[in-house]
Amino acid sequence: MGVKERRDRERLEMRQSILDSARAIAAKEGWQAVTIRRVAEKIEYSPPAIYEYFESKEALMEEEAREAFEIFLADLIAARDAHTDPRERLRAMGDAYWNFVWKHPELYQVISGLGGVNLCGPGHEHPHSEGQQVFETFRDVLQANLPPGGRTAEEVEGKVTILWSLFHGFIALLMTGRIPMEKRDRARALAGQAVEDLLTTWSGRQA
Amino acid sequence: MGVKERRDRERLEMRQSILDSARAIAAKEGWQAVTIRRVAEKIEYSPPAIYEYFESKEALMEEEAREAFEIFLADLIAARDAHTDPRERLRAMGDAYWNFVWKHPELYQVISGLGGVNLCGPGHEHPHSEGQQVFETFRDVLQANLPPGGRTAEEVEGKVTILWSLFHGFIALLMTGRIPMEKRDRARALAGQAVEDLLTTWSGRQA
DNA sequence: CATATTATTTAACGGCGTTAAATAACCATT
DNA sequence: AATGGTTATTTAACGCCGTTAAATAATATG
Repeated sequence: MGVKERRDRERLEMRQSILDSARAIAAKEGWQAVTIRRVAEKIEYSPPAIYEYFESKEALMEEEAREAFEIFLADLIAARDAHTDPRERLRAMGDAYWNFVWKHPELYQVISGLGGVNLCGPGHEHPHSEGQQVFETFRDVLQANLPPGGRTAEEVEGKVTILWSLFHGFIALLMTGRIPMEKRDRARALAGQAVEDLLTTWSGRQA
Repeated sequence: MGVKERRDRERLEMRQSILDSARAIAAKEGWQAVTIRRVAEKIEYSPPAIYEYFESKEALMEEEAREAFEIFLADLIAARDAHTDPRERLRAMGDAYWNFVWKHPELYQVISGLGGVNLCGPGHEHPHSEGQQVFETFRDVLQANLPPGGRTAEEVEGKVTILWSLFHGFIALLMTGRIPMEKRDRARALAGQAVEDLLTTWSGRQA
C-alpha cells in the first residue's frame, strides 16, 4: 500500500524540479527571465501545472529564497567549523560569504532582493528561520572576537550589523554595476581591511 | 516665428510631465506599479504617445535615474557648503545622504536598483556624470578629513568606497526589510559610529 | 484653402500571471 | 475486467504588460 508514499514522493520531485528549473534559468539569464511559462516549458508541463505545486509565482520565489538561505548557511557553518581560532573563523566566514555571492549570484540575489527580484521589501516580510540563523552564526563568532565581558547583546548585534552592512554594501554596489566588476578583488581587500580596522577599534585600540 | 520654440517647449513639458507622473506613481505604489499604460492614463494620453518622448520604458527609467542623481547631488553639495570645517562637512553630507534616502525612497531606489527596479546591473551600464560627481564630491571632502600628504588617490578612493558601501549596505538592508524599519535610527547611529571609528583609524589612531 | 508635417490614437501582437472548466490518468472497489 | 471517484494535467480564456504599424487628427506652411 505504498502508493500514497510514492505519489507524495513524486509530488516532491516535481516540486523540486520546478524549483531547480527556475533557478537554472535565473543562473543563466537572471531572475527577470524566470516566468511561469518558461519554467513550465523547461519541465515539459503546461503553465497551470505549476500552480498545483505552488500557490503563486511569489510563493515559488519565496521557496527559492528559503533554499538559497539554506545553502548559504551551510557554507558559512562549514567555514566556521574548519577552524577553531575565533579570528580565523571570522575571516573564513567572510571568505565564505564573499565566495558564495560570486559562485551563486542568483542565490544571493534572491536572498537580498538584488537583480530586480522584488520579493523582498518592507511590508512583504519573509521570516525565514535560515536568515535568522545566518545572523546568529555571525553574531556568535563575532562575539568570540571581542574582549570578554561588558558587551551587551545589543552592542554585539550592532557590531555584526555593521559588518554585515559593509559586506552587503560592497556586494550590492558591485552587482548593480555601481562599482565596476574589475574592482571586485580590490573591493574584497578593502572590505577585509575595514573589518580589521573596526575589530581593532572594538577591541580597545591596538590588537 | 517662435512656433518652433513653442513646440520644443511643449515637447519638453510633455516629457517632464511623463517623468513626473512616473515618479509620482513610484512614490505612492513603488516602481513595480509604474507601467507605460498607468503613466499614459495619468497624463491623459494613449500609451503609444509616450513613445514619441521616450524610446522605451527603459530609456524613461534611465532618465528618472539621471534626475534622481541630480537632486541627490544638489542635496549633498548644499550640505557640504553649509559648513567649512571638513569634519562637519562630512557629517553633514552623511546626514544629507541618509535623509535623502528616506525623504525620497523612490529616487534612491531608481538610483541604486533597489525596490525591484532592474535598470542597474553589470552589462547594463549607465554612466551618469552625476553619479561620478557624487563620488568625487565625497572623495574631496573625505580627503580633507585625512592627514595631509602620503595618501595616493587610489587609497582615498578606496576609503570613500568603504564608507559608501557601509552606508548603502545599511540602507539596502533596511529597504529590503532585512533590517526591520523600527531599527532605522539605531542603524543611523551605528553607521555614524563606524564612520567615526574608521576615520580615527585612518588618521593614525587616536583623534 | 490645400498641402505637408507633426502629434496622437486605434488596433493589434506576443508575452505575462492566473483561473475555470474540461479532460486525462490513476487508484480502489465490485 | 469494468465502474466510479479522486487526482493530475491541459485547453482556453481574462486582463495586464511593452511595443509597433497603420490610420487619423491637429497643426504649420505655401
